[in-house]
Amino acid sequence: MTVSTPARERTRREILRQAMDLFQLNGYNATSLQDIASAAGCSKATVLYHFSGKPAVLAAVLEPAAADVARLVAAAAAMGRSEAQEFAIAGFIDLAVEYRGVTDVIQDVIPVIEEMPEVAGLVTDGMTMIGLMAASDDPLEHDLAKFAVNGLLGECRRPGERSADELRRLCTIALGRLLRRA
Amino acid sequence: MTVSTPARERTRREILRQAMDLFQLNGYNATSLQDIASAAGCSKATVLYHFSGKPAVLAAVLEPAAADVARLVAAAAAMGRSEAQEFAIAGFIDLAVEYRGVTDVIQDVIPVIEEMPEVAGLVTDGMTMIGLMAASDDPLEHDLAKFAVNGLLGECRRPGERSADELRRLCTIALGRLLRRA
DNA sequence: GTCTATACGAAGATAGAC
DNA sequence: GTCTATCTTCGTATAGAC
Repeated sequence: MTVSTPARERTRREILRQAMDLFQLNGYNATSLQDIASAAGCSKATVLYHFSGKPAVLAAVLEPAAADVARLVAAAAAMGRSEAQEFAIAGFIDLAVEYRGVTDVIQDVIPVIEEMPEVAGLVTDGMTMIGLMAASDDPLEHDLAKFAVNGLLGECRRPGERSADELRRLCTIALGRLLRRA
Repeated sequence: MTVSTPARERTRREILRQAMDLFQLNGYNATSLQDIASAAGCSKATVLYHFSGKPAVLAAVLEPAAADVARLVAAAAAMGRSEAQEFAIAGFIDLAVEYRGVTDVIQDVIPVIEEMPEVAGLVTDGMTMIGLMAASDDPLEHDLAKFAVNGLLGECRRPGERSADELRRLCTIALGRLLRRA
């Protein structure tokens, strides 16, 4: 930032920064509030002052990505079928790559994501994206879109090992092969 | 079994049966030894009499699948490149579908799989399979094979929602689109 | 706003009786 | 072999001082 940051916001940001890194490195389940507090240079109690609990920390970490996905879904809703498909595929790849750290984190949470009302919106939007990316209403094409999304999520694991451009190129080719045969 | 089962083996089997179901339903991380013991109708101490710890329970759950994957890798090692590719793809789909409950469980463990020496063999064999399934030595094709495996793993989530035949058909089509373009 | 101290529960694991 | 009882550690969360 160009102007000086209030101390309270600085702590909050630092907690989110470190939580993000730890979630990515060790997974959400394996990261404790103590881990986050230590990394952020504050106490557990401070973390719980800024966030109501561990799920709230996760929701805050996911929030920027969730907001962008929601925007993408809203934009695609105004388009016709085939225009929306192209738009959804390109946009989904862009977001998954841009937020590939977040994409990595999400996968550790999938088994318990139903019990997390904090991220329900992101889940719903993800399902909508799959429907948009499918080449037709054929259930097979819908399943292939799901397959593509799962593959894409998997490629975002350990994001440090591959450049954003390499990742984008790979995903573009893979989704092209899987989804453009309607 | 046709002959009567010794009581000690019956308990052990029941623990594994229930552990498998719980791992599938709620994930490995979210399943406690107490959950397993209660479901199996015994105490935590009994679970720990039969298995040295929770990772050992997981390893025993994965063992039959791991053994079959190892056999598949060994068989493919004796083949030429393109024959091995076809064989690996078909065999991998068969095993992933046959053991789709196990496939589901594995995904919850991936973030911490490096710290589990008990399942190291399965991980290594999985990597080998990816190499075999790639259409060429081009790194892109290798990455596409990884993409395919990730997609396939994802499709094995919530195995109850789809028949084995549907799953096999879907995976065959998806891997065909992704991998046969060398 | 941030801390220390603490409550409370659940987890994995062990000891020893039966 | 299986149990009850217990230990230890760690998790989330709260209370109250500064």
